[in-house]
Amino acid sequence: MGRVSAPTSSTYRQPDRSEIRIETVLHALADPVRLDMVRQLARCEGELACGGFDVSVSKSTLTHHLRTLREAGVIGSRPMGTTRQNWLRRKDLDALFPGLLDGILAAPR
Amino acid sequence: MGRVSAPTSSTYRQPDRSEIRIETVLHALADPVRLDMVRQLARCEGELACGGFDVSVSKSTLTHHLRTLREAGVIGSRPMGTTRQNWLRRKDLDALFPGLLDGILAAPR
DNA sequence: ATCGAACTTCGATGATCGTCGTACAAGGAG
DNA sequence: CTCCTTGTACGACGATCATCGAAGTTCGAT
Repeated sequence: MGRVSAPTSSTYRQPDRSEIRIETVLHALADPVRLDMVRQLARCEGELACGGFDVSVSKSTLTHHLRTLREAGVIGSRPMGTTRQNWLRRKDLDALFPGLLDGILAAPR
Repeated sequence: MGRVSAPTSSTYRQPDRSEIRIETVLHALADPVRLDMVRQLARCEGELACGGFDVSVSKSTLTHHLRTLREAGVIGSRPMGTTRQNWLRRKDLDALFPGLLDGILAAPR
């Protein structure tokens, strides 16, 4: 039957640079779990699979946080086999809000 | 009865620099109304009375937003006669999270 | 074709949040 | 002292949020 199947396409929604809004980014970063995830992405300097994050929440909650970050434009992600790779959109964030990400990552603890 | 009446002292609670937490600051700045208020404070380069903000919410909501910003450590405030003066704690924020405030204020629109 | 691993989707739940109107307190002016 | 102005405290209400478990999907391997 006509299942064209863009594979769960709603999940892939990622804003392009011009659509990223500062309020949404700040809201995404204001959660302790998500901020920690962003720090882990910044530290690893590359991509991280969903299962590669060290967090203390359930898997479904992890998915929720990843979507929040992705839809805010903080991270990008692409499926890779049965896993999904995530990365920090540092270039876009630095271009839009120069200093913001570094300022946040420089925060004590 | 023993109403000592430190003048609504709970309202004056302001964290000192070492108590300011990045998650709280980000949460405070993530609201459109509050972010706009911070922009107004940054633009005026000085102090602003509560009534001096150009916002589209009721007075009690304004009070609520000012308290959120104050308790997060984003602004300081002191009573002055019947009014209350508010200012951006730029020095503290720049020291703790260098670049964050400028990055946010540089955000398009 | 079957299995397991890796994520996502779908309610549901309890907590926090933004908003308001009303009532109250404090200070200045008459 | 009596007003008027400025701002705060107190519920209350609807919306959003973080969290979870159970069920479903997708893909690679056997």
